[in-house]
Amino acid sequence: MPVTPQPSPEPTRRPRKDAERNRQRLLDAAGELFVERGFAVSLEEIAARAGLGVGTVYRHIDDRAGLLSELLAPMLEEVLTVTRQALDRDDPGPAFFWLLRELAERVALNQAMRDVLLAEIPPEPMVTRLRAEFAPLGTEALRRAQAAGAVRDDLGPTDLPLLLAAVGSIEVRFGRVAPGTWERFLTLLLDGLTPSRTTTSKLAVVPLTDEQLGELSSPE
Amino acid sequence: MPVTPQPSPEPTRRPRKDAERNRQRLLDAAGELFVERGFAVSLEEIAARAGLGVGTVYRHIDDRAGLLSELLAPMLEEVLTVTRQALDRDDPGPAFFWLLRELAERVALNQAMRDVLLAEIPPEPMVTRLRAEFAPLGTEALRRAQAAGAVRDDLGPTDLPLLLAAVGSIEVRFGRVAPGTWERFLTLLLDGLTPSRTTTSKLAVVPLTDEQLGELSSPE
DNA sequence: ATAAAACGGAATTTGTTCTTCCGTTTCACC
DNA sequence: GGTGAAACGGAAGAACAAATTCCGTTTTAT
Repeated sequence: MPVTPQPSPEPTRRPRKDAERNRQRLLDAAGELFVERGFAVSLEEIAARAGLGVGTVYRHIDDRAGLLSELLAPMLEEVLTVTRQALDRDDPGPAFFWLLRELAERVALNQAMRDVLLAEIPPEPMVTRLRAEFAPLGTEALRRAQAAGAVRDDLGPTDLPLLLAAVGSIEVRFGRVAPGTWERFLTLLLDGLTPSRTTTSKLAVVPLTDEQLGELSSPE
Repeated sequence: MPVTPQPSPEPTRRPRKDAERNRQRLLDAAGELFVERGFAVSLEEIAARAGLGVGTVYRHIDDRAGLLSELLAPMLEEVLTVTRQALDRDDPGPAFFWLLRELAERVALNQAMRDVLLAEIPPEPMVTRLRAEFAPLGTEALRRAQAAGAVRDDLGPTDLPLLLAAVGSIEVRFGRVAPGTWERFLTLLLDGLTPSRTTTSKLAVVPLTDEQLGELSSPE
């Protein structure tokens, strides 16, 4: 009997070089577009950005949903990572505000993240898992900050998605015209509108100009 | 020459009774649906709510856009009215916060208003007019509140739409599950998250429960 | 009772995106 | 540099959704 060089139990041949390269381009393009424009981008647009035809896209994925869940996992994992980092710190007050900023920034700069937060997305097990894992961590971070007297006592753990959703929505509306506005808004939110706060934060971002406000009317 | 009973220059006959009634039903239904669900509701749904066929709807309006602009005017007028009321008061600080609440409430409870604020709407001259007329009034209300020391000095007039958009977005996301959450959020926004504020406001609305948060995953 | 006006809703049009299909091109190996 | 399998491109088809039109039927006013 002739010896087969590799009697590998799985007859999985390694993919052709071009196929591998194109698969990577596809994932890169989809990732970029999801961040920029959210999960609603069409496969045609993704294919175009990747420099491929739509047919080729379907050679690499099962369907739209497959692509989505493939890219979702790493994005959501990051949320848990920063949250754990906040819990590792031993200055609960500042750690909590740092966490809020980290999360707010991700939500503000990533349309896909907003889609998840705002549920503009078909139900995904990955998302459910994130919620389940995040909840106790976020709750604990808040609890410690309150114990340290850094955060008002009547803030609840379920307010966190509220705050993040608000910050995210600001960037949806105003980001195109004045990127970074989310940060101004976040500061207002943390500080409140009334003067002579005990916190030190100055508004780091300037208000929109009237011209910018006017630009908001036009569609594209 | 025979005398015509009414030689009215415009040969406009008065409409039939049923036509007049149906026109009113149509406008009512459209108004309700716009408030509940925004301008994106289909004409079919409007017709159904009015108890009419779609064909009949087209007998009363030119097209979708015509219906929209017909209903837009009174809604926007109201914004100017409350703003002027705020300016009529002689307690600039409270007046400003009162105005914010009035506007926030309208935005929070009216999806059509949010569509206008968030520009989810084809460009309408009516909207442009509103912006132009509101801007100086809002600016003045803010300026006086700042002069009275009630509002931080670095808040700008263009922050007002920002705050309203944020409040509105909260109700979009959380309103179905926990109506009224917008008010809790508004208080946070006015107050800030840190404790021992000089303002008196307590959070009047309870936080979402975990169950409510869970419900947000499901589509309908 | 009759004719004009109005009505209902099926059918048509328009627009968009997902997905499949198949003729053409590229790659890996000889 | 030839050959077959694998991969590719993009046109065509399927699915969906909402806007608008059309025309046979019903209602109103006289």
